[in-house]
Amino acid sequence: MASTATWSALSDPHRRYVLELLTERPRDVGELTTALGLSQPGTSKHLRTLRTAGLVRVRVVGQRRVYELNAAPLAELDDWLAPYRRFWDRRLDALGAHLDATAHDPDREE
Amino acid sequence: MASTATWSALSDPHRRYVLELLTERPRDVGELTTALGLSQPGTSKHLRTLRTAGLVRVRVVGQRRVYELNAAPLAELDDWLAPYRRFWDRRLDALGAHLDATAHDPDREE
DNA sequence: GCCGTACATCGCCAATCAGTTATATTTCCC
DNA sequence: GGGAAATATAACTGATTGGCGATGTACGGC
Repeated sequence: MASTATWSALSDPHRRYVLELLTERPRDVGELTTALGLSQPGTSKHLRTLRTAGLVRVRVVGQRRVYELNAAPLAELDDWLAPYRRFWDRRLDALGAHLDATAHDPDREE
Repeated sequence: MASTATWSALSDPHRRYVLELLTERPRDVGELTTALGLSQPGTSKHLRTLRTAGLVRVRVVGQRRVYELNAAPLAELDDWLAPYRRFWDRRLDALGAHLDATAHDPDREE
């Protein structure tokens, strides 16, 4: 479900940090640039990637561009995770079973 | 929470496909190679990446290596998503509110 | 109208990456 | 023990990526 654009956008720590910052409030490019500690063009490049992936939206306010979070693509990522959830649930189940059965199932190994 | 290794491992479609295949059952390298349509070394390289990220585990069975899913790192990714869930929940709320309020709140725009 | 500010885009470079073929290593089978 | 099968690693290559400084563009204030 989740597009490759979403995945590769999220593969970079700086871009994940931008999203994290945008959960608090929308911010303009200047703010994000100082927060990231990158050059302004570097920041703009990351923002372009995030924009293309649909993870952020821009509002033009005078000469500033205010970026805000658009979490919708993350919902697809959440969907993608669905088939895997049973595995860590099962792991918890297995742990419980293991604790119950330790004494009389000596062949079991982890 | 989720490490960069996890994110970058998942950024590749072939590797995500491997994980998908391993939800059904463990598979050896030969199976995965034909499924991916890559060369055997290419497949091995992806498997190495997944191994390093802790997303798969290997069992040595004779001359074959049977790979199985280890979903634990995906749980961290699930945790990472947590702070964002309220945004698409809120979006649903906003939609509901919009439907309720359409007639008497004409300034609203999406 | 002009200048400064805010941002995007461009052109460049070094590093990483995904793919390949060739080779080494281990195990199974005869 | 010798050969074939399964897999990993090595060495290479072209494409992509993340960073930068330089430049272009649009808006606000004077």
